[in-house]
Amino acid sequence: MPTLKDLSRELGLSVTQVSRALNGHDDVSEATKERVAEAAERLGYAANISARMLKSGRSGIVAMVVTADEEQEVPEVLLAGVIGLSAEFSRRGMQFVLHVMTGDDDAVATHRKLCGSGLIDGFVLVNPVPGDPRVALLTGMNVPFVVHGRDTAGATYPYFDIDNRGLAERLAGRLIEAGHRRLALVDGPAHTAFARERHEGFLTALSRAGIDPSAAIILPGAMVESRGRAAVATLFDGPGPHPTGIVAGNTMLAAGIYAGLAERGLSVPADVSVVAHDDGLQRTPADAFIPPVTVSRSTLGTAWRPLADALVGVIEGGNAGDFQTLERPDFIEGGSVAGPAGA
Amino acid sequence: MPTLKDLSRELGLSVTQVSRALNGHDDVSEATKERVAEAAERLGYAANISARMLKSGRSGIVAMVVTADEEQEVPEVLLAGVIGLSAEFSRRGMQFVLHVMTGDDDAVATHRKLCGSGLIDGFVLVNPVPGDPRVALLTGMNVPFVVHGRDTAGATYPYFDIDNRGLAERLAGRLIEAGHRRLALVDGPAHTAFARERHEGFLTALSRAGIDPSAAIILPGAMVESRGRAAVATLFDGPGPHPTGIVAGNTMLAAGIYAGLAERGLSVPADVSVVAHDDGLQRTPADAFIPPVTVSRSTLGTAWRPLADALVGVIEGGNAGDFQTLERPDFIEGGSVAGPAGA
DNA sequence: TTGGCCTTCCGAAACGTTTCGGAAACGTCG
DNA sequence: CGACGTTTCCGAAACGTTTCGGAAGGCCAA
Repeated sequence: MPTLKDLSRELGLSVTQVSRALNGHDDVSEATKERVAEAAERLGYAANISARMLKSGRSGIVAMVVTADEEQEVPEVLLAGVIGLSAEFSRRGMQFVLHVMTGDDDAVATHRKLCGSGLIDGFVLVNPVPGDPRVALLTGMNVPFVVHGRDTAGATYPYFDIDNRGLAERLAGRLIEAGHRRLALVDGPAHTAFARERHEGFLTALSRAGIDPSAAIILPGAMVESRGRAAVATLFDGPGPHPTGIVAGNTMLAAGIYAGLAERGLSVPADVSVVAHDDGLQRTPADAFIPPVTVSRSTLGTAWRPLADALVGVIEGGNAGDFQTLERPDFIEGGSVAGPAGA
Repeated sequence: MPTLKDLSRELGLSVTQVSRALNGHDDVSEATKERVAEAAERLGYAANISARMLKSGRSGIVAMVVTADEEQEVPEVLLAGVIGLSAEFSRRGMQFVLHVMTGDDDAVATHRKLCGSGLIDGFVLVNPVPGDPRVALLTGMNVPFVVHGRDTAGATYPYFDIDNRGLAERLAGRLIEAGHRRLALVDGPAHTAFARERHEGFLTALSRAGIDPSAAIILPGAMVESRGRAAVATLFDGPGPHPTGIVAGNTMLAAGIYAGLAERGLSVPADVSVVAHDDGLQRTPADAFIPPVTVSRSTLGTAWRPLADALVGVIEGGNAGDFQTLERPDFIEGGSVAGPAGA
């Protein structure tokens, strides 16, 4: 509760000099700096954040905005992010704030309002969509931000992303090199940037192998187990020809696909081969599958530190281009791929 | 980015009057209030929080502190709380901050540090333990706080809790009135206040029925499905006599117990009766059980509003005693209780 | 007219910090 | 001896808000 004024009275110095001593300016003698530091410690002085912020414009608070509905279906993912980011920022003496939007207001308005309060030094953006309006807003307002993912491959802002295009190409390629020609991609919502990237990588693998892309089936949607099961119904309950290889967007989808295939008496990999991307987080690890599913893996948990580094860097005036990380997933062979049944 | 000064220039009013209009003071005409509100909306005005705080001592920010490890095992519960509280506070124009503690520092030090910066108006405490040190700290520093739960039945601070003692007594009583004499309680961690309360209520029901409490088995621990299954192993795999009725602390535990019983060829309720408390949140609703499990239910989601009301009330100088809510759960009969097998 | 009471408004001070511009004190050099 | 540089310090202004005390103007009663 003591203020700079209390300290200056105690020390017989001016408020100015005490402030400069505490902030390590160079026109304060070493002796004075030590005296001030000692007194501050003794009296339990802590700078009043709001006063500092009012003058200097920095609060030491960064925020992430999510919608209540959207996030609740896969709570682990959001929570892992909140925990990871919170820990990273508090390690740097900063505060990480999660702001949950209430029903009726939109993301742009919410960000604008939070910026206006002057409280937030920067933002973490998640789930970017192509041409994301939040990116435009924050860029326009010149407010620092960092994105988990990218809204487009040519992003000029700081981000941490994985090579979605490459991993989809590689997963599809793995099936193709095993001899499969009829493939399906079961992945995330069509409007998200990462699903689009994967979609394109998937198609690239097909066209490189000379496979007609129109023969491939793309099923975008929520990335939960029940939809994996539903996808199997879509793929196999109609008239043939049915796909012989499936690329799943994460291991939850893969689990649903395994279950759906089992219900129909189809076995992996004898009847259908399955590969997936593994974000290393879900309750369903790739090697718990029977047989273990072949995956590309990049652990979600590695993202938080570079994201925090990037945001801090930009807040301190760094160059956006210096904080772009693109991670290439590991490829881990399981036992879920074999040649197509008819071969 | 516009300030009060900008607004006042735009409107031809004084800064004073604009401030008072926005804050709803009563010496501003209705017409002026409307004009000011319209202009604020139009220019995208948002009060600078640090300036407000510097003057008024209030930041409009409340915080909740959790540990990274402890909370990750049941992410839905924490996330539901964060989302619920966040929505409630932002509806009141306040910010809700989740602070995740990093490995090595303890809860008391963390709260103290957050208080010292002057940034936090008040705290939400969760998972209280008997004689909770956070309560002592915040009471001593005279910092407003509100507790989800209570650390003891005679709590004098603001809280929202459910009648844990009563619901345990009622659940056990339901089994006893069906004729059961050998009961088990499978509930939360022994150090938590709520589990202690339930434990005592459970014993009360027993002793009222003249049952020797030492014949009852209490299994405290994590409230997840796998432990429900493990509890069944503990209860039934040894030599008899085995319990004929089980009280489960939540529906996740009950699900594990159902599964464990099924594995052993024991059926509910023919061989073993099961009752549970239902917090209305889990992925496993009581009526999805076969047979539906008899529960006491109080939905977790109803807590956030009274908690937010209470914290705001206390911050604004209200009386702690006016913000104590004790909710009595509903009792919902299912099909999981019958007479004991031998009767 | 005077005095008083509303209603509605405003100027100025204050919150605690940072920072700009300058000013003492002191030594050095022409 | 005076001019000048360094080092170390300080006063005062500013950030944007809230609030205290007061002041216009209108109205009514005496």
